[in-house]
Amino acid sequence: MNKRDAAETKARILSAAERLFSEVGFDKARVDDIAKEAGVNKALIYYYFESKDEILETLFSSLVEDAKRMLVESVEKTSDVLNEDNYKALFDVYIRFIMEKRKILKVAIAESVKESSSISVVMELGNLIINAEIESIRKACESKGLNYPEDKKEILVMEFFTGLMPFICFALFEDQWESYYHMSEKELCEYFYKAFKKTHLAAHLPK
Amino acid sequence: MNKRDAAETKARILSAAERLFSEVGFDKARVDDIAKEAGVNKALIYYYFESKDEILETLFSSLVEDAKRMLVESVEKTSDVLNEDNYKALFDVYIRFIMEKRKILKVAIAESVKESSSISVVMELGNLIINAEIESIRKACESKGLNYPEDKKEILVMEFFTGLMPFICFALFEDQWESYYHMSEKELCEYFYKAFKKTHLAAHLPK
Amino acid sequence: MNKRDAAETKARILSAAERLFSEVGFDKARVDDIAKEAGVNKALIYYYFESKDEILETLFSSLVEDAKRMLVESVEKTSDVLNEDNYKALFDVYIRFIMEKRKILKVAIAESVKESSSISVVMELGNLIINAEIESIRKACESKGLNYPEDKKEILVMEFFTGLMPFICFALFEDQWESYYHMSEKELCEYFYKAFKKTHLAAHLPK
Amino acid sequence: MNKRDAAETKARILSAAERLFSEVGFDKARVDDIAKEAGVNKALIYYYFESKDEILETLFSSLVEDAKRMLVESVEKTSDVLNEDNYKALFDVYIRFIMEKRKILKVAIAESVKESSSISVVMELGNLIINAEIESIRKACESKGLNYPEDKKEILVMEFFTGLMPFICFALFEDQWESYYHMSEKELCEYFYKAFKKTHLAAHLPK
DNA sequence: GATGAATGAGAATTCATTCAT
DNA sequence: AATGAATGAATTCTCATTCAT
Repeated sequence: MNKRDAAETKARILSAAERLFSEVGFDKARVDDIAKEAGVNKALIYYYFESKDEILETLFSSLVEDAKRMLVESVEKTSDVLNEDNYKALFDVYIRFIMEKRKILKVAIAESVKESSSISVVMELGNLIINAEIESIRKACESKGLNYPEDKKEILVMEFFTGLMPFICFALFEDQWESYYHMSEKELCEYFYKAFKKTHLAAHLPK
Repeated sequence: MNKRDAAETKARILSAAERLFSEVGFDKARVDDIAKEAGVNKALIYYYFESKDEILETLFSSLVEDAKRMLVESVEKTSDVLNEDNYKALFDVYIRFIMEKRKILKVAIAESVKESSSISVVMELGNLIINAEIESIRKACESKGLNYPEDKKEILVMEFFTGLMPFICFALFEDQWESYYHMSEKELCEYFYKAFKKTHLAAHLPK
Repeated sequence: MNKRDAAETKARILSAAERLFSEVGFDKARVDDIAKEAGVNKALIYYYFESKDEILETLFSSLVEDAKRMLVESVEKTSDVLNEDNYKALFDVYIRFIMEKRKILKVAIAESVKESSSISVVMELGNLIINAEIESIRKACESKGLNYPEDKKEILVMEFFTGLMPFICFALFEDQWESYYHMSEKELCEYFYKAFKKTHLAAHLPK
Repeated sequence: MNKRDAAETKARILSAAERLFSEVGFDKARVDDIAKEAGVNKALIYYYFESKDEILETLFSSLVEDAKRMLVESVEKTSDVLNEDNYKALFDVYIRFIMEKRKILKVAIAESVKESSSISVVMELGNLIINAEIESIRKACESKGLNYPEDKKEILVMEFFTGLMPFICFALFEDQWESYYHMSEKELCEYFYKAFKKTHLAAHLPK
């Protein structure tokens, strides 16, 4: 087999692992089942990865890398985030990213919440995103001649807990909401945008 | 030993379990370690509980019961939530509750996020809290002669994702924030209130 | 079950392990088989021992402890080792000890020979025995007015390689000798005593 | 690649295997590591050898062949072994051989000691060597008009346990002695010769 | 000859749970 | 109520060996 196949096999393993981890949790997911789902021999998993932990680390690394890429791209595209149309476009980019990554995000949250995990992925990822966000807003303010808010910590807290977290929680619970409140993804997403605009976005926009 | 001791033993087991579950996660927590932490014989745990799962269920039930009690009490005490001073008092009650329950909340989130968990505690708890909240606001609106918003679903979504979730995430990540951004709990909490007021609360208050 | 049974169970495990280790070697011996041989559940082995390694360490410790006990007793009993009758008695004690311990000695040799084993049991045991032996001889010399040999290192080397090692090798290969050269244990043992007397003992006895 | 390289590759594999077997024992040595140490692909090992066992058998065969060659040569060179100078020369030949082969000898001992090994290499090798030795002595006796000892078994036992075994044990434990008793190889070797002369050799020499 | 990928059959260790007292 | 001992079913990881190229 050539490198092409090897990479594909590795990807299949990662994808199966991601699915299982998000379904039953990292600890309950069995390597045996990952192998079955990926259609490979169990030992082959250990040929590509040191341990079950390393699979998770690889998935987390990809998540962070993809987030970085997404942020760079979205910063390039967006000019003035404080304009509502632009913000909606950005919102869509974020929602798409977060929904695409929902599986691994669930695992990331579940693992990050454990007190034993030193530097959690969620903190790393969060830091990345809120700083990019803050930067965008700062630029938008400057270009408009508005003076950008003062206290760095205040804005960090606001971005993280009332900006990022609702997003992430949307990805986390969207499917349960669908069945619990009988709403479609589209409907939910629209309501979520409304809510987000009224709360977080409103706090940013000049009154 | 008498019933007093029995109840206390059971409580010790629950408390040890809660601690361990939140530290390493439900699946990684070993019954052996719970016994050690609680200072009881492992078999005794099975005298009081059917299984490890039942311990978790008991903890989750307590959480829900305590939330109900807290909600009833806070509803009784608070008259007009749309007044900022009153809201601050309510905010404090919520923060206190959520911080007191942070350990089991971490476990609840981690478990609820798994796609295999049918009706997650978080949805149950969330439903409870946002409905109480909505009720409070409705009453406040009525007493002020303001007409209460229209769409039930819209308000549910807003309360859940931009009201409750930031709170819960605060409980989840407060400790990691402390060490990551070098802030004290008090400082963080103050910033969080500011952010919450500017976003979620602002959306409720009449302009 | 009471402590009596627990100790007996542990002993059964150790005995089964000793048998298997000596038969197929430590590495090839399976914990499954130890359990089967001992008539206990495999998990019970891990209730009493941390790991397969710990079983071996326990066996080695017992070997060393038993050797110490044997040496103390034999020193007490024997007065003048340089008298042939006394020496024969001592020889018998040694032979009996070494034959009784042949199983674990085989394992000890096999493990000690590995370059990865830091301080091998064989060196530890050897040091113990040759020092006891040297002490006996020194005392016998003194009581006879003979002056005891000079160079400590010289005597250490002689005791270890031409005294102890033939003994240990006797325990190691006695059974293979029986079938290879068609000799009974008794016959072999007699020849061995003759050989030992002519070589090692002769070197000690005054000409 | 040509035959020269093939032979060299095979030799590299054998040498790496010998090193690893002696370091961690045959069972713990992994084919993967042999490949790494030899700088070849793992599958290539199976091109040259049927199995891991066959590698060991090849090493053991070489040991026996080399022993035979060494014995033939030393018999040719040595005339009268009962003369001390000649004996010292022979001793040096043996010591050199045994030290050169120490790695594989360690493996041989470890494997031979297992009760499951039918005809152990050590017995085979031992038989070879002690018979050559006995033959030398017999010739020396005859040439001197001394009558050679009667009982074949007696002399076999003596040669094996008090002649060969100390030698082999010297190869086995020399390095551990160096570090345990802080002696150099040269020093140890000299003491060993003294001890050997006083015990085994003395038994052969006419009084 | 040589290699990266793949596999089957283990093997040690774990762990929730139960039993006997 | 309480405990030490015991168990069955996993579960992660290993490793000699083979395959396809």
